[in-house]
Amino acid sequence: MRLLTWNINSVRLRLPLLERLAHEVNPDVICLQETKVEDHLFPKDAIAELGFPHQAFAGQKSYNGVAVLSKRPIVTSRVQNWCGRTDCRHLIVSLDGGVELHNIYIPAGGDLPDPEANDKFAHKLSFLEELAQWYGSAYASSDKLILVGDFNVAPLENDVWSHKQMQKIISHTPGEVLRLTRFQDSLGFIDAPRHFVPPDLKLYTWWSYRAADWAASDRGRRLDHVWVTPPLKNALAGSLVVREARGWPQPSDHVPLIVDFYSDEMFSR
DNA sequence: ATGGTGGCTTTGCCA
Repeated sequence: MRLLTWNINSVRLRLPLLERLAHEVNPDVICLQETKVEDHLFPKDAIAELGFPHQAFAGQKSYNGVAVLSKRPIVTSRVQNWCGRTDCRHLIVSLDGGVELHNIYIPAGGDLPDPEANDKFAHKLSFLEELAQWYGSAYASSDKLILVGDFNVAPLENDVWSHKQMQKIISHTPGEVLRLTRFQDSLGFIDAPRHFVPPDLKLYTWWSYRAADWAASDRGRRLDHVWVTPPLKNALAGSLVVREARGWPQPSDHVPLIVDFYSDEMFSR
């Protein structure tokens, strides 16, 4: 079972890239963030024609928005809200075999890493705290959960191009990393890509649009994640960052992140 | 130290 997560930064603008991705890497389930489209305008027919007839989506005009596109049936779906807002950042679907898939778009947090002066950063920190609290109380480590999405935090030293220079840059500040780690520890989630790529190697899923030459400077960050609970550890088969997608025409600033699962391990009850 | 780009629809907001 090939699972793919991608902050697509407008699903309507990048439908041709979604088609290319579907053909070139053949995922079974695609989780998108920043779809930036209200539900009545979601391109569901075009996406069904790409081979993903089973869909769940929750979007709003211009900002945010999450979607799950699947070749296999989606049993149930629901939206979760955080921080007293209804901003389309968290979609939960259940698949076969009691597996729940959570697609999350954590707030980016603005530029100034001071929650007193920057409401967007305060929102991000609260969001992370609410997630940690909720997962720890609403679920157990023995549940089969997969969490994916744009978490907007690069937790490890080699998840950024310069650990030293990124200390005061939102996405890699100690406060965010601490809260993300608490969230990860809430159910003992396993960081699936790092299960395959050791922590001394650089691993990125995002490169800024503002670089003159993103590939040459290679100042990336690992903002996109796939986590699984312990019962799914033995189902992990591999992981891949589709780096070349950053060089496609009219790219997203994020690239797709793939995790492959052994289906028999994943869906057995 | 600064400003750089992109998407959506504002002439600014968000990333």
